[in-house]
Amino acid sequence: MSHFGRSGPPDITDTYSLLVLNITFRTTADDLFPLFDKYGKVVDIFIPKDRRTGDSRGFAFVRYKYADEAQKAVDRLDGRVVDGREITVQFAKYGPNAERIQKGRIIESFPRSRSRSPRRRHRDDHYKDRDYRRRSRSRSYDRYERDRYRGKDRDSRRRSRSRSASPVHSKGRGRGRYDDDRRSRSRSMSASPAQRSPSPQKSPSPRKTSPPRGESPSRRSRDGRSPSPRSVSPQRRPADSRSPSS
DNA sequence: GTTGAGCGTT
Repeated sequence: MSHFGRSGPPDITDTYSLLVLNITFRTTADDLFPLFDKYGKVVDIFIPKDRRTGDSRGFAFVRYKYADEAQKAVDRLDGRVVDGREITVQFAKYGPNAERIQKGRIIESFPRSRSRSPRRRHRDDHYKDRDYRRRSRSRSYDRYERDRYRGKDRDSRRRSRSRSASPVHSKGRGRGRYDDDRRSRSRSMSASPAQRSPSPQKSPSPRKTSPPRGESPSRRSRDGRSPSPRSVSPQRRPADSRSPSS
């Protein structure tokens, strides 16, 4: 059992934070503790987890008491295979409070001292937004399934090196692509201009035109706040305005 | 159930 993260940050001022990436989603602090502790004195280990599911995010933070030990751990554990996955160990770049860190050591403990941005604080959903953003990125495990059916455990080894395969598909061209795109559009414009709106009767509904008005059929007056229709437009009278006085 | 670039909690 690990008591890391149970009592929050112990003391990061005198500890060096190491960032461990590429770890499996099942790897826990207990699994990393013996590994990192062997190379130095680990003060604390923290693994960010999801607020809703509670699963590991795939990376962990290991705090060392000395920089030399941390450096050694990075050099020795960086690239090590843990739980069948190659982990990436490196010094943390940012602190828990978005502080600047150098070599894992926090150098700036108050970068916001300059002048707090009067910008809106958004609300307390800033952390939620972040989580949602991360969660949205990964959701395609089709490759895993395909590999599973294709090369049960034969090509599986090859997938280990798929860390930096080719994240960029073909966006580097840019110019050529743009030129092509532009030409394509130009031709489309003068070649087949009639295809702009070939389907005006998209909705063959005999009904009257459905204006995208914000009309919500569901009555929001559920709690009894203002069930009276008068609150809809107490001072404005569309009916009256609509009908000409003359 | 899965996933895979990244930077953290009481």
